[in-house]
Amino acid sequence: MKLQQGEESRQRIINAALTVFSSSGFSGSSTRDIATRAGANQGLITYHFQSKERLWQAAADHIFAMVASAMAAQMMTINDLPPRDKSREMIRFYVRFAAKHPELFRMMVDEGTQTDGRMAWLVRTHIKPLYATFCHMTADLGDQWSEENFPYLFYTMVGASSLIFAVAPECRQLTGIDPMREAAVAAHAEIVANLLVPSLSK
Amino acid sequence: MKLQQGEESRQRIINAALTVFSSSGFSGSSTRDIATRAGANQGLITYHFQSKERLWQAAADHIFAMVASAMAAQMMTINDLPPRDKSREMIRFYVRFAAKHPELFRMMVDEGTQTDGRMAWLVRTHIKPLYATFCHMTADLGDQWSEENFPYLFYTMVGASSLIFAVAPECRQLTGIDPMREAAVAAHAEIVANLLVPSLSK
DNA sequence: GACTTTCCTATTCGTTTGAATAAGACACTT
DNA sequence: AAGTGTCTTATTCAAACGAATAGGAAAGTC
Repeated sequence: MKLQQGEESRQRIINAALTVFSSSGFSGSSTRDIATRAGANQGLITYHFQSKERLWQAAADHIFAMVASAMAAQMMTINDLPPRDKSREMIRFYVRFAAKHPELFRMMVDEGTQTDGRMAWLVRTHIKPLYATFCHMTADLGDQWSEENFPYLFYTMVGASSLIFAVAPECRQLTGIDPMREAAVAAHAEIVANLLVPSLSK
Repeated sequence: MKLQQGEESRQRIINAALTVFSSSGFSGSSTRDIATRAGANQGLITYHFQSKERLWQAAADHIFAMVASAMAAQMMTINDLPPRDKSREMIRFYVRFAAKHPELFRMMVDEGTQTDGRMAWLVRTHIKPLYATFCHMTADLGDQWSEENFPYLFYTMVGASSLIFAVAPECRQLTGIDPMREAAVAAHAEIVANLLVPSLSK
């Protein structure tokens, strides 16, 4: 016996919402479109989520829960590497996650541009912990990785890692290569990791 | 005597459109809002630009014309530096431009996510020349700067340079620092330039 | 000073939007 | 099998949207 029969619909709607929100932004997305893609009626969104904004929050919760759990798992496996290798592995991991879930970056950019209720909620609830982990991971790396540079380094890493996947259609049209291919993801991860954490001290 | 009296209104509308489009995306922006901010009537947009899409194109033309002319001017002044210094200067320049005009990056991300008529137009008309210049500038740098890596390096540089300014409100809320301050812009430019073009060969 | 072109405003139309509502279908307990 | 709470659909509403329209004001021409 299934305890919650509506839970499956809820999940289908959240997944559809993540896709639509991340490719059209909050205002550009319609709840009708989301419902159609989820194979559901528009009224069902009101029933499960009350409002478009709450649905958006649920979608954000979903994607940030994925990144948090994936990061935690990854940190287990690289815990005893030397700091420099650990950071490099972590950057490779982040690039791969950005490739698999470009929605994360898209939602951050879409919301980060305005001082909005949604933006404040997103920072407070999800981005702040992520940033804290980043700062904790990259301490004591030498070079430019000093504490006062963390803000710049954080956005440098996120932007360098994610942009090519977030605008994958554009990249295909511009360069002819498909950044989502496994070989491309690996190449990008290698480049970003090497640039951000050089192998030898300068 | 002024030859075109409507030209001033046109410019005011384009500037307002750039602000609104880049902070709310295409779908999230309303022509009424743009008109109000430009101190104009909504019908005036139809008169000067026929449609919302044409207005968006005019706004894109405007910002990409600015980046093209600024880049051309910058290249004059650094033409006889050695390749490595030239590239580093060019990256510093790009970071400063991204800080002054975060609209550029926002429009690229907003459109690059879908295979859209606007995206194809943007790539064909504006991004392709920009990418060509980038490839031409960064040839023969050694290290990872090989031709097959250009696609990855391009998006790495653009993302690393621009994100912090594009999501400036979020950055303030997250880190407490204002990335638009001159000192912050300089710091970010330094970091990105050093990471992307290390001073010594490894 | 009448005429013409350019610029701008006011009003309107058909669509689409998020949300509320009421009623129906389903699963489950008793 | 009747009843109860959960889930889903169908319908409706006011608001906001892009765009078209018609008409008026201003500027330039003859």
